[in-house]
Amino acid sequence: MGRGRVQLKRIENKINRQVTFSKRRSGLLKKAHEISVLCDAEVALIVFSTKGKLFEYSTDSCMERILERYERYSYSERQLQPNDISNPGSWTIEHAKLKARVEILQRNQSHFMGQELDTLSLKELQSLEHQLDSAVKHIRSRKNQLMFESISDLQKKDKLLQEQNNLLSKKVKEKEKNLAEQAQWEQQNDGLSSPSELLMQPFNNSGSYPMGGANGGEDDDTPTYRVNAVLPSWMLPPK
Amino acid sequence: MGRGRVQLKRIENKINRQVTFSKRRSGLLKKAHEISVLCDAEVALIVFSTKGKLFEYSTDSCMERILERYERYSYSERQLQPNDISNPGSWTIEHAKLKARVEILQRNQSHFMGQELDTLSLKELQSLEHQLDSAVKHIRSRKNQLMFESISDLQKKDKLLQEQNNLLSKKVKEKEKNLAEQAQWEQQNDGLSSPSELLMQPFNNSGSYPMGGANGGEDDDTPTYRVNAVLPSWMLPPK
DNA sequence: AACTATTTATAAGA
DNA sequence: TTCTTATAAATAGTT
Repeated sequence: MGRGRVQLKRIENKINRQVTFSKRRSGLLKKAHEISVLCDAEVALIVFSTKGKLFEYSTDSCMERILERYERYSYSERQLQPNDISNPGSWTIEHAKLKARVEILQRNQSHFMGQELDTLSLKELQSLEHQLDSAVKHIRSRKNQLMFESISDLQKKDKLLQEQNNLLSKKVKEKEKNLAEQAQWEQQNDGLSSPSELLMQPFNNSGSYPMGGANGGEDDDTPTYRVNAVLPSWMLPPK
Repeated sequence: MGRGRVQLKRIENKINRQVTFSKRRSGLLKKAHEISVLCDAEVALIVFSTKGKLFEYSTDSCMERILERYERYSYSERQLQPNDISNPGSWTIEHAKLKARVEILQRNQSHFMGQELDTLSLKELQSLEHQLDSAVKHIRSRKNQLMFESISDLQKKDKLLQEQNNLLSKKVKEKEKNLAEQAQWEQQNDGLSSPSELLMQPFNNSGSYPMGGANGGEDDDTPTYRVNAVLPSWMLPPK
């Protein structure tokens, strides 16, 4: 617009370029503002001149908020990236990225717990259902594995204890025999009977199964630890 | 520019606003590109529509680089200011916290997907299984709700179309009657039979259910409409 | 999505 | 820079 058509290429004349920049810059900012107001849109416009001077416009003057929204939006589009290797230059952007990620993860978590389903479509729900079904299968499989291991361990222990038991039993019988002899010996004086029958019971628990409290005394010692692995502290109701 | 001056205030008519947005958006992006090329400037433009859709332009398509440059620039400008309500020193701490949280959320997510179960105890697995079971229940319930709604909508539509159909059927019969009379009249001359039977079939499909194509001639004009009632547009395969 | 009457933006000149 | 002016572009309202 102006006297003569303009080619879309860098203006070589420095003065000219500077003037055009100044004019077009103000035009651009104006139009950015206009679309923002007229169409109720959120706009962020950043312009660096050749010499590195900054000009900016943002709806409601909150550039940071819009940039964060942008990061959130474009982040969710391009999945996770190796963000650690990138230059540590901008903390704010890194921060915004992390925040966006937390948000996404939290929403996912809600969905995995069957919450906030209102925004999901039929297809999304279907997919979620399948995912959870398959997860439950894995979990049950792992659970079974652990239980069998536990059972097997206990059976070994049981066997060991029984052997020990038998051994002790023998010893006891021996003692009893000795005592009997001694008693016979002493009967001549007093007439006391042997207490050996009481020692037979304590070790005799073969045949019973684990599940009731299979992993020893650990259960009562660390209850919170296990809960946190599934529900981290921030998910629990406030104290 | 255009027929009539425009006031700088939100366009209340929704359609109008949407159209204006579309036009001005392309204009804005074009101008952003032009100033970038003509004046050798670096431009980043982000626009969110009212409905939250993102449009963007950036010199050389490297938005992130420009945003980082912006952050660096504006950070150095406001160094003397209290950049947040909180002390500026705690940025790193905040960052670390966020990172930790992301890690936890990610682990949880893995667990919810039945992965990385090796570190979980029997009790944790049990709890996880219950949680997922209950989540699946919620999801199925919501899914059913959506499906029932969809079915109900379709049934209503079906009813409407059947009524329309009956009406058309009647009209056809009337026409047939007229033709029959005419034929009778003409039989005196020629002996031609009435072709009216051919008109009976097309509209006579009452009793069948919607899904198959019950809505008369509309089918060819708006086939996607019915599918969309069950599957929203974004669920359909890309065109 | 096209069309066109107008308004705007702006290139060139001062 | 700023103002002016001729002209190119953008676009509001309409079809």
